[in-house]
Amino acid sequence: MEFQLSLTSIPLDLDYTLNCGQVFRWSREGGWWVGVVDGLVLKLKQEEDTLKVKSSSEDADEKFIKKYFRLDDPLPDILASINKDKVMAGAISRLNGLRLIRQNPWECTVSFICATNKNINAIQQMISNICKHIGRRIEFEGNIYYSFPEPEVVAGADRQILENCGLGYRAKFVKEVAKRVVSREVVLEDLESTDYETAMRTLLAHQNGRKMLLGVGPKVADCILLFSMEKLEAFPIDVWIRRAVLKFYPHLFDSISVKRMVSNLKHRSIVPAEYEAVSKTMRPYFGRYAGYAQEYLFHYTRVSEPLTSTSEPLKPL
DNA sequence: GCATCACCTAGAGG
DNA sequence: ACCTCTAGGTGAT
Repeated sequence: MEFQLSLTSIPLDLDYTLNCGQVFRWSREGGWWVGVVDGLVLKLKQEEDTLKVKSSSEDADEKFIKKYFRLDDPLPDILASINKDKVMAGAISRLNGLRLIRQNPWECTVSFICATNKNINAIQQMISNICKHIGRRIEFEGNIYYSFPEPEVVAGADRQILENCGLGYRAKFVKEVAKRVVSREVVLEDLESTDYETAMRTLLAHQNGRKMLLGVGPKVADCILLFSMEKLEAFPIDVWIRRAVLKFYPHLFDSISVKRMVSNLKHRSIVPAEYEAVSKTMRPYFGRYAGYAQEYLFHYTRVSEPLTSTSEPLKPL
């Protein structure tokens, strides 16, 4: 399968979209972006207002691409709606064309469980290892790629195999969650049709005094909801967003909250009460597309920081 | 509720 | 060559 997609009336910046830390399965190979999505290999290249698409499967048609890259989202309207202040205006003008991606719920869930306490390079490596070890082999244009393994395969895999993929203590979480999905105690796809609050409660739910989804806290849950459950109002709060909020948006909070946030900075991660407070303030502030605001703010603060050893190379201006 | 602390591991910097 | 620290947080106490 090979075709071109005209982007003259559809703003998209492929580099920002694939490099902003929302997906972990894409890499550059000789001028092309290469990734595996839903068990098929995609090769993409953007040239001005054209998106060149090559794929290992006939299933990767125009409709598939449009769905994956959320080209149905009215990006100009969305950006206008989140453009509430100077900071966001800067992020928008710097990163215009960055789009959220519509991810597979299962893969998304595992990806962000793995993402705790890891930098983006390490996360990509872990996911790649999982696919290489227990994914399905796919040949395309003379190269070998691997699909992301189904829940059944992960649930049946030895813990040791997952640990060997570099997951460390996350191996247990991933395997436990896989079992819950296989047993259908949790049906991830169902969350798509519920509202944000309900879906969030479901992801964080307990049963018989035990957590349903080990490794899924509020931040991971927000990522799952935003990237794979159509909850564009979700606003994942990680260390970067937390720093950005404290730096650029302290005026949205009362002085006591700000004081507490500053004193909480000594902790490496955000405490639950603070997560809730920031979420409850920032989501209404940006509105129904707060998730887009989060992604622009996240990537903007990262490209603005001087490059550190642990950060991945970012597209220059 | 709310505060601490440990947690696998790879990679960078001292 | 070693040691220390940190990375898109969460679980257990």
